[in-house]
Amino acid sequence: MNIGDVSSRSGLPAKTIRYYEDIGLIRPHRSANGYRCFEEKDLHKLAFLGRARALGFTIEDCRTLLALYEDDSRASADVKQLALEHLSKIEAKIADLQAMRDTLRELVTSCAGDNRPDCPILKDLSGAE
Amino acid sequence: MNIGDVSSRSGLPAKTIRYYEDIGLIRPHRSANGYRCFEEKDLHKLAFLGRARALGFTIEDCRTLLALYEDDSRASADVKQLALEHLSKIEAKIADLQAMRDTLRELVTSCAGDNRPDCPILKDLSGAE
DNA sequence: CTTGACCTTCCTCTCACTGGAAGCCTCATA
DNA sequence: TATGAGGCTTCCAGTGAGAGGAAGGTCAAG
Repeated sequence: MNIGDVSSRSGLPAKTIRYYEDIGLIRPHRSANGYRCFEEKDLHKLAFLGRARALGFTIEDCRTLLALYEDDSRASADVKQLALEHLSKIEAKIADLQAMRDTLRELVTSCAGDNRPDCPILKDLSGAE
Repeated sequence: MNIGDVSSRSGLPAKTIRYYEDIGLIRPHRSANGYRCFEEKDLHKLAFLGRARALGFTIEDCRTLLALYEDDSRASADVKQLALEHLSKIEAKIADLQAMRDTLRELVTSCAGDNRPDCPILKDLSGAE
């Protein structure tokens, strides 16, 4: 398989696949003409990476997850711990964003949104009490 | 005021303040010795920027907000629109993160987290159906 | 005179790609 | 056989919003 094939089959852009090779996540062979030559195993890895990234795992997490995946003597506790840490980061981010959202909603609601210059949003940003 | 003073009074790191000057958000004067020399007005702007950034507005949004703030003939509708667009981006991000969180929670819950290698998290990432 | 706390500029690094340029390779068609 | 399109290669630069650090100037106190 050439890169275009794995790209469409994995859903990852070719650029991303080259990048993953660059940073050592995959190691496709090369054909005589210099083209990358992917096997099913590579495609499988790429799909794995795509799903892990879609769950928000960092590249370094993905590297660890792949290593665990390929280690038959892994302990599921290690995977779970990684996932739990990631989960708590996500939950923290959600909380941050929700706080922003709540403040913004209030501000937006209180702003008339007309032709006049008076604006509670700007007033709040400028430090009114 | 030197940069250390505005830094502690605005809560922004000196690095950030220099960066904001670099990209043209503020234009402090210079003393004879080459030090940046901030007035109350600059401090006010920095505090404004700090609050806008804390609400998640991008730097370019902040630039626009500052311009609106300083424009006495602004229409509050322009501010409101900017805030609404930002709000919907935040809401979209929250939704994305919540979807990740829900999936991760399920996976984490179903994983024994013991010494054995069997792991539903890896199984899911590897594309099991 | 020295010490330590500030301040300056400049350069590099982050993260996970994305875009683009310049140049091969391959295949189908005229 | 020439040509053109499309796919592949490498390499370089840019993204956002700063953070980290080196090398060196400045200032007040002891």
